[in-house]
Formats: sequence, C-alpha cells, structure tokens
Amino acid sequence: MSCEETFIKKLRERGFRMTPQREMVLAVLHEVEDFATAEAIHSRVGERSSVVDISTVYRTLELLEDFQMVAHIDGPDGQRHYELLGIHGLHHHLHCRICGKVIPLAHEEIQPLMKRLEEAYGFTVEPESWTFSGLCAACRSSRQS
Amino acid sequence: MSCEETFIKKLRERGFRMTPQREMVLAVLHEVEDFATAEAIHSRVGERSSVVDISTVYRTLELLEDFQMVAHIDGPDGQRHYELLGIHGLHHHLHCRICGKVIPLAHEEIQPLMKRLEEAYGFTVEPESWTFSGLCAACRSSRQS
DNA sequence: GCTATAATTGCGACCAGTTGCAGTAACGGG
DNA sequence: CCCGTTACTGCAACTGGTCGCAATTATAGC
Repeated sequence: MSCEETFIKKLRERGFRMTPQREMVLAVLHEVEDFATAEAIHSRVGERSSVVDISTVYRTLELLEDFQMVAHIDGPDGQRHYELLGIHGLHHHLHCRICGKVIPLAHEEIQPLMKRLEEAYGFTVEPESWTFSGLCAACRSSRQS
Repeated sequence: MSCEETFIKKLRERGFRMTPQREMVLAVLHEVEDFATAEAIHSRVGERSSVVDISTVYRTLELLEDFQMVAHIDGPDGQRHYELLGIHGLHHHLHCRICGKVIPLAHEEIQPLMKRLEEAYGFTVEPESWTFSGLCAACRSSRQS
C-alpha cells in the first residue's frame, strides 16, 4: 500500500477527508531528504501549485504525526524538523547538540524502559517519537572532556 | 548550603552575577507547589516588588535549568511548567495525557538506556530532565482499551 | 569609597506555531 | 448527478517564548 493510500485509509477510518492540500503536503514530504521545517514544506508546496496556508501545513503535519506517519524533532534553532517515517515505521532519534547530526534509534531499543515503566509504575508510554539530546562520539572526543 | 547560596556559587563559577531579579525568581520558585508557568512566576514576582520583565524571568529560568536546579515539562496546554529540583536533584517525569498527573522518576531508572546508548552508539546523553507522555494506571484502566 | 568594565535588564520587535471563525468543498445518500 | 452535512481551508488575530539593543548595575581593582 502506497503512503498516500495509507493516509486516505487512516483518514477515512476517523471520518476525515482527503483534500488536495493534504495530498500536496504528503507529496512534498516524499521529495525532501531527511528533515524539513514546516516553512520549507510550505514553500515547496507553493512552488507546485497555488498557495496553501501555513496553518494548513501545520494541521496536516499534526494529523500525519497522529497517524504515526511523520515524526518531528525540535532543532536547536528553535524550529521543528519533520520526517516521513516511511517503511521504517516508528523510531527515535539521538540528536547531537554540537554538530546537529541525527542518529536513528530503533523502537526496540527503548522497549526495556517502556516495560519497566509499565511494570513498576503502571504507566503506559504513548507510541510517539522521542528525541534524546546529547553528544555524538566524534563531538565528544573532540572536546576531550 | 541553601538553594540561594548554591545559585550564587554557580553563578560566580561562570563569571555571572547575582541580581535582585534572579533572587526573586528563585524565592518565588520556593513558594510555589510543584509546577508553575513562567507567567505565574512572573506575576508572583510582581506582587512582591516592582515589576520584573517576563523576558528576565525566562532568562533566569533558563539559567537555573542550565545549573540543573530547575526542570520543566511541556504541558498539553502548550505552556512550560517549571519545577525546582531541590534536594531530590535531577529526576524525570511521567506525564499522564488524560488527567495531567505527573509521576516523578528517579534518574537511576534510565541509567540502563543511557548506558546502552553510550556503548552501542557512542552517544552521550545530556544530563537533562526528560518527560515521557502516556497514560497513568488509573486513566488506562478507565478507558478499558 | 570611586571607577571602569562587562554582565544584566527592560523594552519592543520579532518568531514559530495555534486558534476562532466564516466561507468553501469533500463525499455519502438519494 | 445533485444536495446536504460537516470537515476543511484561509485568514487574521493571538500566544508563548526569544532576541537585539541601549541603558543600567554588580563587581573587581585601585
């Protein structure tokens, strides 16, 4: 099932509708490599067709995140960067504070912690993308701390 | 060592200065139970003395977070809620999306994950407060999912 | 104490993102 | 194929938070 078909199916399941605007935002997400800001997505949508409002872009991204088709990380520039989860599905991110590199982290890596929180606290963690901030190996060794 | 003395010491270490504004923000954090928004802190500071600008409140909170004396969680209302870490030191939070309850989580609970990220990815996680969003035991069972 | 220096403040402009609302349009039912 | 319902969009106003800058003030050296 293509990404767009998946989107339509998930929309229908909840009584939502497919629109040209939503279609275009999803298409642009496919063209973009790795991460893109809402602003970047907005301007690329603008290139393809008549203008779509930035608030519609945000609303669509929120919906896609809700469907676990998209994730975002908060960049140190204070902007959100969005990523299509695609065939890899839900995963997480290690984000280097110095060089900005983003290392993907399989969902299984955090299963032990989730299990522990469930058993010890009765707390069920939401299936959302997490971002851990810190230092990658290269940046860590280069500051010999 | 009192909280304020700690603050002054940490400021001096980095060539920063103690000011009446910073003193008041810290004092208000002591008066407040659990979490407070920047806006709430700002208005309580305003009650005690002449007005302190909201941007100064934000800058002071950022500084205190940097010193690991304060942590924040992002509420579902889109506002940050600040907490004095106090004698318990660095810890984390489980935040129920339904009832809003916040469950504290000792730093040791996430050591295994940090160790794993260090060993497998060479990634050093920053010593900051994390917030995990999800459902507490009560809210989970009440929606029988 | 007084002065010089550099950190800090308050202010206003600004930023990314959200929201309320009135008009528009997708889509199910006839 | 058309109509009615209701989700959706664009717009403009708004929100929480940040930033640049000129004026202020804490502190170290004399």
